[in-house]
Amino acid sequence: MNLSQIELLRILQENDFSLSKAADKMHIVQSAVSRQLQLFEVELGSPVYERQGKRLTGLTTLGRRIMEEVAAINMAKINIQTLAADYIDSNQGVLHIATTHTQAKYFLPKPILRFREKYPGVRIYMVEASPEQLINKLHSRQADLAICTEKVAEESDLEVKPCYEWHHAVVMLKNHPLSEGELTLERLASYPILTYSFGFTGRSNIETAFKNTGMELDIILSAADTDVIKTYVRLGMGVGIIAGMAYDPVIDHELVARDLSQLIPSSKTKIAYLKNNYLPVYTQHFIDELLSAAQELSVAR
Amino acid sequence: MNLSQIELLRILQENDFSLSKAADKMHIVQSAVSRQLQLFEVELGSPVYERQGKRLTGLTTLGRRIMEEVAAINMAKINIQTLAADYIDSNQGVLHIATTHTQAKYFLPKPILRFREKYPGVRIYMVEASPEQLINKLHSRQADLAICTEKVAEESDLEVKPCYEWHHAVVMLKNHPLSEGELTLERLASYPILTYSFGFTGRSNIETAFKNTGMELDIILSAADTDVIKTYVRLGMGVGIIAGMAYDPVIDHELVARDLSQLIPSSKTKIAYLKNNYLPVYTQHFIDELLSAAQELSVAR
DNA sequence: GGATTTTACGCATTTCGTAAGTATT
DNA sequence: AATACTTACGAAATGCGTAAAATCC
Repeated sequence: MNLSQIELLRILQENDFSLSKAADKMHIVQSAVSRQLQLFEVELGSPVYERQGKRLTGLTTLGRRIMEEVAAINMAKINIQTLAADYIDSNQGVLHIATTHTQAKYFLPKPILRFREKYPGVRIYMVEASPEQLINKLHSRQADLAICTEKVAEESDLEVKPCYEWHHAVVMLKNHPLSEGELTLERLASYPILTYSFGFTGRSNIETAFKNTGMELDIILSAADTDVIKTYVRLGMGVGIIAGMAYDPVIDHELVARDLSQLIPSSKTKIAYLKNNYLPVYTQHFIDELLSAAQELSVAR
Repeated sequence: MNLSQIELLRILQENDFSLSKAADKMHIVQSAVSRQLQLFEVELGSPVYERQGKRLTGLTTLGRRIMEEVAAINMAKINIQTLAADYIDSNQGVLHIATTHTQAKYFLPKPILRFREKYPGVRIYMVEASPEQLINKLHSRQADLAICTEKVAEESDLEVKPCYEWHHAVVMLKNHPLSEGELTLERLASYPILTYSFGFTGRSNIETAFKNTGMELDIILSAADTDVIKTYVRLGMGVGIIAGMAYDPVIDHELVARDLSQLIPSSKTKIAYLKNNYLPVYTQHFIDELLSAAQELSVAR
């Protein structure tokens, strides 16, 4: 058994069990990969992959269990490398942040600017995706940190830190009838609604708020992106339910916002990363920046 | 980086950082070991070991942190091998049990006999040691399971299962004055005591019982071994405080025992093994045998 | 028949062993 | 002086690449 065989198992996993694709990824010829897999299985004394004739079709029961250990080895291997790089120069490196549009635009700017001041040598990659994809990106190590509100439940292999709590707001044109008078779920439900797509930015909390009342929301437009929602609200299509921090009285001067904290349960944005994954000091510092920015938000309110 | 380099780090750890000893253990020449370590450190870009001249004297800060990852890799590697062996034939293998004399003699016989009936192909190694040493044996993988009462606190890398609860008893010669009348800590403390050594078989609970009273026990003999205690009690040296299950009315017909459950807090015997360590099915079965034997004990009482 | 995996064999690279050199106690 | 580690170089082992055969779809 050696580390390249372990690496091979990992790469096969990510490439439909294709030996030829794995060979490409590993920059060696396919026959070499075939040979190494045989050697590994012979050494273990039992097949790791199901086969139909010569082709690999999936993992055996044993194989599935072995993949957990492969993941552990891979994690530890990367940790050793990261640890050493961090020890040599903790000011340089790469930080992959996976997050949703709302966080990227309305929460991250301040902590990211502060972070860059302290760590100008760290290259930041920010990738936007759906909450579901964010988790995948953590697992496939395409991202170091995920910052989002939905989905990051108590997955056993994720470390989840609560970051900040926020409320939804309703936004509408200035002369809209909903801008005056008492705000109730009933009145809200009587207008066409524009809000986030399923699985995005606290949408689940909007659902729960209305599920209990028996009323149905007339959601005429769902988007992952707050700006899209605001754009169509400006066009008079209806009222928008967006994250409170996404309303800016200056930029959004055509619109008015009203807080929905009494009507819709609060949402919690979290920071998630892989358990057992060593984070370089700059990444730990970035998390601190996020938490202190979150602190400021809650004080300001 | 490769697995034999990782193995080397682990072996160095266990051999006072001596390259020559490590070479012996790995069945290669010392110069090869020297070069592999250099290659590894060059690849990382930073030294893993502190040196005085040419000699290794210890780990660097980086090295200490790396050893955690080395342990993880080693664990996963062994798990893969165990997993495969278990998958091929789950009836064969080796089981290393580390425990104290009292458990080995008075608790384990029944579960071990039952286990052997079901798994005659499993070779059992039983090693007796002090509770402190048991933990070491788990860490150094000289033992798969540790069964004992003291010490196995909440160490972060140990999985600890409560097994059974028991009480101490006082044993003495048949005509001894303490065999009649009310049993109190005061009366007990007025006689010379024979009991377990520090750190053995619930000794800590005996301490706590008397610590609160302010009285001092006159312990004239401490032994790790119940049989030693009973032997000297038979010779009339004093009264023995032993584990309740270690008194057998037939074998110990010269002695009488009186329960101390009202005077000394109960003790809990636990089963411990390394976290993240894959246990073959027969080992899992052995744990089940232990737990059901424990169950029977508590029902009998 | 095109794509994929296996097998065979020569070549390149890696790793080891021997032996000599250097440092440490 | 003895022990422990490093360096140099040739030898063995390991792993890769090419090419051809076998198998799958």
